[in-house]
Amino acid sequence: MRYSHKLSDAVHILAYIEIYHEGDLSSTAIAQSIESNPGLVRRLMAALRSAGLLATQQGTATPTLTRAPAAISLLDIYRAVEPDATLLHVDDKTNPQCIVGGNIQDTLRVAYDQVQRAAEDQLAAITLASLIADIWHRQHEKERGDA
Amino acid sequence: MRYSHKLSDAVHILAYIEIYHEGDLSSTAIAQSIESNPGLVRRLMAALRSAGLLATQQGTATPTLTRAPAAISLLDIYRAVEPDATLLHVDDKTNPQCIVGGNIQDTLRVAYDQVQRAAEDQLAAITLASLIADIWHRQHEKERGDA
DNA sequence: CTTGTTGTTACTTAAAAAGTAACATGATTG
DNA sequence: CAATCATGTTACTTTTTAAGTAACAACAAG
Repeated sequence: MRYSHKLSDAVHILAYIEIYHEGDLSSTAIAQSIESNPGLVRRLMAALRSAGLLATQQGTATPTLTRAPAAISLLDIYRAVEPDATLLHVDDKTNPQCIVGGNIQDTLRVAYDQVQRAAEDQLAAITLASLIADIWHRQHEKERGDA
Repeated sequence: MRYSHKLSDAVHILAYIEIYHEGDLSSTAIAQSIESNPGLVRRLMAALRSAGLLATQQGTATPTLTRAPAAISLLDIYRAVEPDATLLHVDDKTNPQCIVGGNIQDTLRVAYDQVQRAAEDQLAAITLASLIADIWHRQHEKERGDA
């Protein structure tokens, strides 16, 4: 609610579809896992579909990934669901008559682009496959701990 | 939520104080350069002061940097003005009964931390001095172009 | 045909940032 | 000292974006 959880929820959806691919993949079932509502799930799935990451069929709860999880990066998902994919934002209303106000926008844009690139490089290095593997790893550790 | 310009405005303030250190450094003058209002400027200056980056004296418009611009990084400023300095946010309301919902929070936290570190390394590599130099550079190019 | 699901859109609510205003406190100057 | 101006601080309003909610058409399957 406060900050955007769209990336987190989108990863959740994709991981859910992979892990429960034999089970109920309805937006209602996924929404229960996210503790959210089916409308939000369907909206995120629409964004993932537009980005070419997900295939769906209207009327049936049969979503499938279009690529192997190892070929889907966090950056792919991030760009799919965040319309404004920039992490830092320049104040685009500064006084052009002032030495600072007249130049700082371009100055900061270059600086922020460098930060953005560093973050995106890291996002690109993390695959959905590695996230799913980590989820399984944590799950197995829990089950071992319970025994 | 609106996008935050606090980092951009805070850099603006510090650059302004350096570049116009002989001129009018009142919050009103700075606010005109940002095309904002004195209250916002004073609030950001309070955050910069709390972070030890800025020294001010109540009643007088005489703010000064506590360190050389080369010793102040974008990361320093970012942490000073952004109370929640995290760029990506985990959805902390997921169903613990589900394999995905019960583990994805920790999984994503690790992944997001890696992205955060990459971004912060880049923020730390950019100094206020280099930003000010770039502002001057652009200003001089403009003046050359006008002649 | 009936039921259930997706796809889509409109609307409402919530949260964070920016804008605004007011005022106490401190400094400066005539 | 009094007037003026600046900062420091706080409360409140407005704006913006995401999440929550609801409704319904289109499609699939029994």
